[in-house]
Amino acid sequence: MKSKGKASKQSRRKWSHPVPELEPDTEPGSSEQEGSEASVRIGSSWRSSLRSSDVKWQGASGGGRRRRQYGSSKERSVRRLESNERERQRMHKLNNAFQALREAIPHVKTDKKLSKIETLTLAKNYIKALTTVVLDMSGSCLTAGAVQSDAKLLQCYQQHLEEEGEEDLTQFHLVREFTLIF
DNA sequence: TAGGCCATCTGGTCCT
DNA sequence: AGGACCAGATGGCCTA
Repeated sequence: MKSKGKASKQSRRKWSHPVPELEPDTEPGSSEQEGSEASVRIGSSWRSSLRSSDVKWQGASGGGRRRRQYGSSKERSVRRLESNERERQRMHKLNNAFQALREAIPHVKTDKKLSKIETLTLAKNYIKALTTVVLDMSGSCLTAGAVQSDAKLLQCYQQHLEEEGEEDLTQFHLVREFTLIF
């Protein structure tokens, strides 16, 4: 096992540390950065494309400081913490999905777990290989050169499995395909 | 030490 | 209106 695991994860910056400083002056168009509506500060970055129709702003009219309405400072802090928590949960779900994907795709087992980009790349190759296998096996019911819908493909694949009544053939082809691809 | 990978924060935008 | 989604920034950990 690699050491880059729980220990390091737990030592990461904890989200439970004090309520983040929500300095009003760091909001879009604030004085900290001379942000215009076309150049807006987000967190520590800048992003363009503000749609003024979607955002309620208050403050000086006709240019000057404008501030989004979020209620009191305490209310903003609570909202931010709630959003952070939701975002963490969302990312955790995403990571769980990545883990499930890692376990679903065959790859050379190593101590090092697949990175996200590796996982996606392997998954893409896996799908390609499976598609090839299905097309190979479906030769009897697919006309060569014809454009087949996914539904048709699946139907033929299922039909094939029912007729053959075995999965060993699939496994065999899979192994063969991956031997070729990787 | 540089670079890769990752978790988290953040605020704009989209969607219901 | 509020939650989900997205992407940039930041900083920590690990490896070569």
